[in-house]
Amino acid sequence: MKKTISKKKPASKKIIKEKLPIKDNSKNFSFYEDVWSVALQIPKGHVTSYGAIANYLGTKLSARMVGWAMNAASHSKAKVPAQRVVNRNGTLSGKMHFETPTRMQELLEKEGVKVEKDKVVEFKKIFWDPAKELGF
DNA sequence: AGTATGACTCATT
DNA sequence: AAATGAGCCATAC
Repeated sequence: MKKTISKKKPASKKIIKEKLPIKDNSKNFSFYEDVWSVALQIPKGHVTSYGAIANYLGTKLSARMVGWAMNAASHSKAKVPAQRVVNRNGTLSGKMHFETPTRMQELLEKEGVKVEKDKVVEFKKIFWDPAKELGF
């Protein structure tokens, strides 16, 4: 994947990449792309949280940016499985940003993830921590 | 260049 | 246990 960001892409003024284990990627990848890269690696049927991704990127205190990146991803051509990214509670906090509020849940259930009342069932069980799984 | 906002999270009340 | 404040940092205006 190569800069699908099109015209306006954030100039990486921040050097969070230094902390990234995946420097080869970070070299030319922006913060968003870093987030997407992680999101794309989430195994099917598993989910992770904004904070986990943020933590992996070294900015765990700013999980907001991850969500922001997801928002940008939706607008981008990159197909990021944003449905696999939920908040720390396992709640589909971002469902309202999908095409339809129910789309996120449907996508998850289609992948074998049970969702109930906007929350991932057994969230802890299928939780996928990038910092852990990717060998931080 | 300063202010406001957000698909978050944590600590305190 | 629910509500509130604060921290975080990139974007938009």
